Amino acid sequence: MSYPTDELLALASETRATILQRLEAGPRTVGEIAQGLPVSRPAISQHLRILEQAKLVTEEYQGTRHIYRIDPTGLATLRTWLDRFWTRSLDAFAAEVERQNQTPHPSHAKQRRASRP
Amino acid sequence: MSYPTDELLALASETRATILQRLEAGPRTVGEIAQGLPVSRPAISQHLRILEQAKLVTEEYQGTRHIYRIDPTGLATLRTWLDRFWTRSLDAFAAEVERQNQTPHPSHAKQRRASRP
DNA sequence: CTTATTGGTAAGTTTTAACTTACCATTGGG
DNA sequence: CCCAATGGTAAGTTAAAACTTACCAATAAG
Repeated sequence: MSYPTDELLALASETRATILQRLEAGPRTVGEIAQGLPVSRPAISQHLRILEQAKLVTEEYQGTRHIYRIDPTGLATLRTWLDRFWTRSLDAFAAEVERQNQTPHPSHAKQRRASRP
Repeated sequence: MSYPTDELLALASETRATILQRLEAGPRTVGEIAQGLPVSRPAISQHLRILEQAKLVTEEYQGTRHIYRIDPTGLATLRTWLDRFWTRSLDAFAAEVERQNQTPHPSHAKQRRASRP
């Protein structure tokens, strides 16, 4: 699977996190979402576009209102990718522990750059 | 749980994705990681700092070499959060489907702004 | 038809992230 | 001690994201 750039980028924003949080309570119009947030409504529209492209929300038109709701699709993509990444990482981690056990460990410290006058 | 901003931001970068991909094959020094990548070594150092702060990699000092490896901690944080978010979203989604079934649906279209002359 | 409501888009600005060059600290080896 | 190797940090630049104001299109309601 390719790297889920769109989904990760969409989620890596406090403002969009807040938007999603509001949508967890149910479908909302743009005005309702923007209500009380510290950014302008056009900004919200732009964030919604990004969330929509990442398939994290869907848009429905009811007359002049645009209703947004959470779309599980993007989350599913992310979950699948994260699970695979998780598995591969744990494998790599375990393999390294294995390698470590076959050689005497050199005992590490972690400090540096304490330049004294 | 608080929103995993650090982890998401750290992962939402092609360059850092490449770095992690290299580390999946096992521990690497900074030089090895930077080898062949289209950005300078200092840039890699900066990316590694971000990955480290997100607990996605660990750093170990062996003399003048700095060895980096994947750290499952950040991934675990992300997994936990994503699972909860997933559950809540599915719940919200299901609740909405339920609500939808109790009222006659108004049949939606999705197109707009096709202004003709 | 006229007017109000709702919200998308354009264009420009500001803020933040990514990257570069220059430099220096630490370690290892002669 | 001297020099090479390794890589972190500072300061500045470039590129990208986030946000603003201004404007307009579509629908609803009178």
